[in-house]
Amino acid sequence: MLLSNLLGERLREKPAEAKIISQIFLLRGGYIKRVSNGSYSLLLPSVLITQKIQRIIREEMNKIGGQEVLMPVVLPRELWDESGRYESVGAELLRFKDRSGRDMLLAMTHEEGAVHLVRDDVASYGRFPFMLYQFQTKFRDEPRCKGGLIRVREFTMKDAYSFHTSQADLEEYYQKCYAAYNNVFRRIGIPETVAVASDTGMMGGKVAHEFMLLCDAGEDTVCVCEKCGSYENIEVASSFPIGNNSEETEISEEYTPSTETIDELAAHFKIKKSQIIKSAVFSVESSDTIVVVFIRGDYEVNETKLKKIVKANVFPLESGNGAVADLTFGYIGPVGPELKNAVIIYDKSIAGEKNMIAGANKKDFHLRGVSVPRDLKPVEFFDVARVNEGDICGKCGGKYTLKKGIEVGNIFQLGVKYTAAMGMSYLDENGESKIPIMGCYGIGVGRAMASVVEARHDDNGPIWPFSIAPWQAHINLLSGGEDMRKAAFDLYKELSDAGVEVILDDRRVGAGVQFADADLLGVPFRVIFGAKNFANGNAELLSRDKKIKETVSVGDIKRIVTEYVKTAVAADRP
RNA sequence: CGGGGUGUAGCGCAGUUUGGUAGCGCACGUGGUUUGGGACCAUGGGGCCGGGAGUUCGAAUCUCUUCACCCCGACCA
Repeated sequence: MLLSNLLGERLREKPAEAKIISQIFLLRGGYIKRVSNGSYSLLLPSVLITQKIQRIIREEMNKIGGQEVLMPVVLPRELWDESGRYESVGAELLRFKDRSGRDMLLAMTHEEGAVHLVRDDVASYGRFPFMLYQFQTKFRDEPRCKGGLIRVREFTMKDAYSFHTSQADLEEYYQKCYAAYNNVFRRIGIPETVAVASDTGMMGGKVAHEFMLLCDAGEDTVCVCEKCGSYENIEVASSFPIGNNSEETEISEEYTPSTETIDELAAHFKIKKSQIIKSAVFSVESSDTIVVVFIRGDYEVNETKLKKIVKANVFPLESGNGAVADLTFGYIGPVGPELKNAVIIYDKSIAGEKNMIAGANKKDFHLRGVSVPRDLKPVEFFDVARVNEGDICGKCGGKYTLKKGIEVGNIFQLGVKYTAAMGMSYLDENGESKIPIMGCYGIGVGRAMASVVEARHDDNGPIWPFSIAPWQAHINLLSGGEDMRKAAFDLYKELSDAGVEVILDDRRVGAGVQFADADLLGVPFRVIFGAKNFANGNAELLSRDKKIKETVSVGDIKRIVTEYVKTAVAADRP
């Protein structure tokens, strides 16, 4: 490739819309161009990088017995009616009509498609297990896209679906896929990616892991326990709150005007937030019921956990937000007049607490000295609290730290949710009809590329790992005589003929421009033809990470670069 | 969907308060001087100032409306 022909301008300044490292460098380096909110065109460097990422994923999927297929992006409503997801999935599923008025959708995932593809053919247990996968465009009408390729509406995803005759077989395969994913992330240059126990969300099923690259640009929060080495998405993590160990005291009512927030209340009584029992009120989707959660003042409600307990979608309610009778917002408490029409949930953070402050269910009044064991009727405690930094790990007693992470992949044990709903079955050894058990496994290709930038860059641009770099060698041809220009073009041709992927900066521009652009393109090996070195028969060899910097004879360059490349290629092949 | 902010050349921005014919830097064309970390001189091209409606002799500027984007929340495999 000649740089003078490469489409996509490299920018000196960061575009105003760019906020995070990968977005800034991908835009500045001419990798991507925004078309509309959450959709980007990819230019050649991105295409080359994602092709290499796909090649690595393909190799790892094939190694665990996957077979590649390709399903349509546009699916008919009927297929998603079979699973029930046409109704259950929200506005992120883009629905539309074709010319004859038939309901269609843009598939955001392909469980239905996968079951449809195989359900008529695989009628015998002897055909199991198997896995199919594809690289395909996904469209999700996200309410809020951000971060360049980190969160987009249209993207390429590797999605895989496995089918099994037993839970044990699924679990064994799940482990294989888990290992394959670790291989993928190691090979594309983000070996620090960790598997995080996660919620299953709209996918259904029980066991799931997200593969997270821990970095500040991430949108997910991960609870990390250094002691037992566990990683959990904060959506599912549980901790043991540290109790206040207060002495039991008399209960008394106190006039507390203008203390509707926890901060105001803590200031009024000159106490810590953990000595307060606060309430959080939620409405329940398609129901008149409201849910009141009593939780310690230093905790927030984890809505994912709450949804599982009430088995429905919940939305936070605030005063003035809908007329809720019998509730004195800001002064709701667990003791005293009973709350009507409400489901009460007690979080385990208040279990055993004594001498607590709580609302008196009366405007401008709070109770002092509330003792949970003494003053509350025997109640069941649930776990609906969001873990706080420094909490005690629910498994080993270590301390949690909270980190941000980018979800680059995920794996789910789906069970029979789709196969049962869509009527897939096979005959087992005894001739009995059985329902196959499924797993599914996804990797966002563009997000993976952006994640590598987050993890591998310096102030000047991405430092692509050799395995996915758009080119293997970058030749800088600085200003000089025509003989030097010829030597650079000769090297370009010789390296290309030797199978090295090489880009030559043939533009007659200043050295600074060439170097800045080379850094933005992030190619691992660079050969610099400059007049002074060339006068002595030399050129400079420089690696993008600056670890290699040597002056070599022009006659030796081809051999040296080819050796470096050969070594790097060998290192990439496991 | 709520709260806040911004829309002026491919990119980054000034001009808006106080209405008077569209500016700067980078990028781009041409000529010349430079040449190892985003050079310099000269000269040139490129804008219905997000869209629509209004006020006015006159609107980038004032009013109304609409759209897009950014941030914070809500939502999210």
